[in-house]
Amino acid sequence: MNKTTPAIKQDIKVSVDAIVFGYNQENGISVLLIKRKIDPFADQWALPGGFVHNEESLEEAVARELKEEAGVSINYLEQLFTFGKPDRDPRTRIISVAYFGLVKSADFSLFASTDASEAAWFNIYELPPLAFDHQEIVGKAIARLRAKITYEPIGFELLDARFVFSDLEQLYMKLLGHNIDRRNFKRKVMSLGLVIELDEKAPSIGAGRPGNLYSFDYEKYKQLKVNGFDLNKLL
Amino acid sequence: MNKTTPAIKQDIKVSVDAIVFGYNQENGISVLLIKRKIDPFADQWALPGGFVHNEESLEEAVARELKEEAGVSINYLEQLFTFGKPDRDPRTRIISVAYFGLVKSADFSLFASTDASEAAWFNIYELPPLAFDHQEIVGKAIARLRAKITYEPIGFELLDARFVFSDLEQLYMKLLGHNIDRRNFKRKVMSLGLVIELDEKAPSIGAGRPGNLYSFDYEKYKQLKVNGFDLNKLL
DNA sequence: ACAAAAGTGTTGCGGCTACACCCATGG
DNA sequence: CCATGGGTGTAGCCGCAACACTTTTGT
Repeated sequence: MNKTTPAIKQDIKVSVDAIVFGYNQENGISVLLIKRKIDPFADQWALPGGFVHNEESLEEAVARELKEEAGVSINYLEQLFTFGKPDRDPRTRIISVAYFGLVKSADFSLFASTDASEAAWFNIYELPPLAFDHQEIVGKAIARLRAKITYEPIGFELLDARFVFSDLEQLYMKLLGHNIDRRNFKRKVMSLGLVIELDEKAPSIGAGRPGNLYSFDYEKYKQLKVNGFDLNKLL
Repeated sequence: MNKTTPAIKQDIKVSVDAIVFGYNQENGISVLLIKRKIDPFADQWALPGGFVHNEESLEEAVARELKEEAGVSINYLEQLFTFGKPDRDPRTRIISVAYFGLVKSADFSLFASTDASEAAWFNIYELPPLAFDHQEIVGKAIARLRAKITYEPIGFELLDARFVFSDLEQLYMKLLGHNIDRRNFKRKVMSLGLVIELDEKAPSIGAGRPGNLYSFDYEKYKQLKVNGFDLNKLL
């Protein structure tokens, strides 16, 4: 915002990019990418995104692009960072507002099985070369995810509405890259009061005792958020 | 970033805004504001900022505007958030990338005493009405400052190169809004190893024993940052 | 000598880590 | 009946919060 109008005409375009994470047991933590069809970087993988329309908000733009390009609908979205180096796009100056999104495991699994050929999920530890500065953007998003999961219950956004405790455990371990004690982890999570135990058992697959099903308590989460709460490090 | 060029022409401008905090004993924690000269919101207080030039990075734009509008040079700067609601500016669509900056106490005090009439510092607890959505932006910046001070040593960026321990203490108390134990606070801060005690005493003002001077160890900070370090909550 | 501010040390409680045992299911 | 994974309990250590005394200066 300025007090004077700029002397020279501004020639900058605004786009949004989405870094969407999904998770399931087989594929681990994954990012949604699309294959570019035109130059520059034709046939390379890139983040879904596109130019912001004149009348829509940034969040609307992200949601629209995700639907158009990948048919995905998101259940958690927050702004990540704005990338604005003058030469980040070889064509012209483009400033991109990057958003960080999460999809439920059910949606992710559904989509992962189809081969829409244009869009695909990649495990965060096995990413292909990316167009533009998208490598850097994804790196920042992963760092955010890793940090955020230790102080906000976003892990639940990646699971199904009803989940087995070991799923949550594994998600944390895969993301943080080290083992965590099963029992201490459960005690900590339960002590937050955000997870409720259901009166239902998971179907048993193979050996071992079937676990209970749990679900995330959104109501309680909202309450706690208002009063301001500190999650202890979940390690 | 999109695979297709947008059908309709994009008509959005990009600006940067700066939320710069300063601190000294008398005035407390303050924000730098400028008085607008033209409509809309003529004669109202607003954040320093302005349109991004075609060839400069976002950070360069912030630095330039701060120099032009207030003659201030910053010693810490990070991106805060991007505000992009379609109607946040009554004239036309403007997306603003907000930056969060800190100035040293010495620079702040120097500037606070002059009355440049255009730019002025306001205590964060006594802000005037602000133009546009700048109230919201400042709110977000204060929240960030308050949160960040508990896990990163940005408090030092607001003090002089050499400072008395009670200054740091008071800064924290003023920002967090509650008392903290002098002795525990000092022990925690010193245990981080980021503060070194100098062989110099502060001049004594009025009653009481004069304190030692301390300084922030940037070298050690960089080292720790590389290895990844967790600051305990400083309460 | 007294007030005011800075420096330093100690103790006790709570929370976290590390660990072991029991339970339910499939093969 | 054995392997595999889920559920629960406990002891000991460490860290942090709460707190008191001494030191140095001005008046």
